[in-house]
Amino acid sequence: MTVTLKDLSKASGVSVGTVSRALNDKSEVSAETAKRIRQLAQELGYVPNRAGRALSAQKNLNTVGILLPSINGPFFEDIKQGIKEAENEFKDLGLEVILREVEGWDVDEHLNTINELKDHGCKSLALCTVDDPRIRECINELDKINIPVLLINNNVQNCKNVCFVGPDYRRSGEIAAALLYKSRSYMPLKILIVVGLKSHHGHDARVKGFISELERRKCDFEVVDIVEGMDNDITTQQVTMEALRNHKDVNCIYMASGSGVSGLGAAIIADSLDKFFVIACDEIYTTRELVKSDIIDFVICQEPRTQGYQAIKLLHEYLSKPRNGRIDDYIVGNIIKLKNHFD
Amino acid sequence: MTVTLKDLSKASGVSVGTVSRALNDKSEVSAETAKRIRQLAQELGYVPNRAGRALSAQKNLNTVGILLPSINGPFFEDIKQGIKEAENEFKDLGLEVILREVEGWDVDEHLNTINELKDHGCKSLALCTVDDPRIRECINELDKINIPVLLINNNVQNCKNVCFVGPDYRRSGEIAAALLYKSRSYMPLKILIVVGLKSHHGHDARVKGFISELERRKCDFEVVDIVEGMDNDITTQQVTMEALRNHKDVNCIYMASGSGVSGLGAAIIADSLDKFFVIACDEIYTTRELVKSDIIDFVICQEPRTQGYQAIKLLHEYLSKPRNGRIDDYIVGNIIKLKNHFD
DNA sequence: GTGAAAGCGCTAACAC
DNA sequence: GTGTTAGCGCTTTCAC
Repeated sequence: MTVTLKDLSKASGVSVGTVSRALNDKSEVSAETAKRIRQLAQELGYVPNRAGRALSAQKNLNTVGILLPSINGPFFEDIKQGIKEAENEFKDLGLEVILREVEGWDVDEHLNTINELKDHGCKSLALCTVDDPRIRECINELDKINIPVLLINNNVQNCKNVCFVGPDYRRSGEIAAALLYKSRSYMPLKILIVVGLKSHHGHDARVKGFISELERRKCDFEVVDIVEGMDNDITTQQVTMEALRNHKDVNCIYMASGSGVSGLGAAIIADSLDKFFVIACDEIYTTRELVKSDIIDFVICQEPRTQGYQAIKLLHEYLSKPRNGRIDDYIVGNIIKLKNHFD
Repeated sequence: MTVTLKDLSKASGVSVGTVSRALNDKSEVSAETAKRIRQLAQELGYVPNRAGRALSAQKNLNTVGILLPSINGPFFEDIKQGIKEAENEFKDLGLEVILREVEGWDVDEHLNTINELKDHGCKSLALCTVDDPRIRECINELDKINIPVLLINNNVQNCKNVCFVGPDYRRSGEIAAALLYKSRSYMPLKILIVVGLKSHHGHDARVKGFISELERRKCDFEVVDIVEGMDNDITTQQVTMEALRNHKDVNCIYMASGSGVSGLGAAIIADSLDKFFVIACDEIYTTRELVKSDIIDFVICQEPRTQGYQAIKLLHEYLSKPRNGRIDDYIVGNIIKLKNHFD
């Protein structure tokens, strides 16, 4: 049968209490017994029993705090859905979830919110935030005081987060290019690229992947323009319409941002319905409608529900087993969808 | 806080033992107290605590038996992987998994194996089996003696299974057609369809969906032939080569079966490398290699790992809560993959 | 620094 | 038919 604390206790000659303390590296255990017991646990293949642990320590909830810039961002709905599912699934195993939503990517507001979550007693954090030096520093501080930080959807380079859960943006761009290549290989491509913000890591990676893949495949293509829609519908519509006026030969549009797609749709409708081959990113309601109406040919999605669910699940597991250090990133798939996926 | 058995006990005036028995509809409780308590539980929103239950009843394992026709079927590797993951995840919550593998779809062998699993004491069953009257009857018998049966990957019509976990085959075919439409809308399509067995439900549904979608989109297409590869590489290669000899104008091949793809690849290589637009189904090693070598343009996959994982998870949950009757089917996605997904 | 014991929610065995 | 109780694996007081 499976080996329990009691077994370890018998085998080592100390009490279960001490074994438990040793394994959860409480400081109140002598260094050598602790080491001895940990070794023994290793040898006998001890695996903590979640049920026992949850039952026992349920006064001491495993609280994970979440920061999402989700206000007025429909994309985050599915992520929130996934979070809710995980919360439901693990609440009788001692999980508690605290969600803080903000609007946009202001560094100060993010820092404040993170501190709020910390002060609220969260044992771990899942953050969707900005790649900024002050944020990086903040995450490293949290690591120092043993609060594991998981980054979700948007990575922060070179910091001590416990892992990243999100998409491979560059590959998303490559796949868009491959799709284009398969679909229109017999005509020269005149491509308009629309991004949210050129400075946005993810959008930038998508564009890079997109262009490099077209080159790798030796496509006959030209990117006639790259315009910024500022992640909102109005600007996106304006810049797209202008670009289409200036470049009458565009036959293909790649939208590298999930926000502003509705504006893009409006611009296309205003210009011409059948002229463009259109690839967009991220499945939100309005995007789905544009696919259904054949305005957009393909959407490349990134499993947002899974991102929310896995972020919570991973942190819960992380705190449930006595371990530490980094764990593997969870990279979601680039899911190609077309009209028939939505009917 | 969450409401426990003790709360129900206090609120109803009977002991926790009786409450527990009432909720798990043991027969040794008077019908009226049982009803009263169940009502109360409903009102107070009682949700059983998995940790408590698992801990208590761990002498009484929740055994799920699985039948897979997986011998010599590489497709099932990922399903088995998913099963293993779920087993690992839920074993400390009282789950035990017994896997029986057979080769092929012989009804008698399947029936025997199912009986073995039953006699072995399985509390629930997950079956990948045939849509056959005797199987149907067998499942209905199991339902009568309160062994919930979940069907995985391949459905059986009109029987009392608790749910189905698998793909929407028809939609898979529609998506293949849509992909084709997007990619080659400017030339008349001369299509060769290769199936495993025309009698196979899933393959048949794929072909029907494929053709109906091409019609719906008013494609300029002709299905020049539908051939049977018998789900093996050698036959598939032979019939494909013959079909290509007989129909020199074929410019597109739809492979509606996941087995025999390697034979299809061989036939294509023998004929001509760049002439065909090829769509296949199901991601197994050899198929992946053919995509990487640009022999196959797209594969439409069906999340086998998720099927295995969810089948076990659903049955485990089903037995963990005191409920019964059907639950929702779990339909996996039709995931379009191309070369760049595998690099 | 360590042992002993209570108690988390639940089920099953044993009384009555 | 129902009440009582032991015990599942674990953490955490409280003694010492």
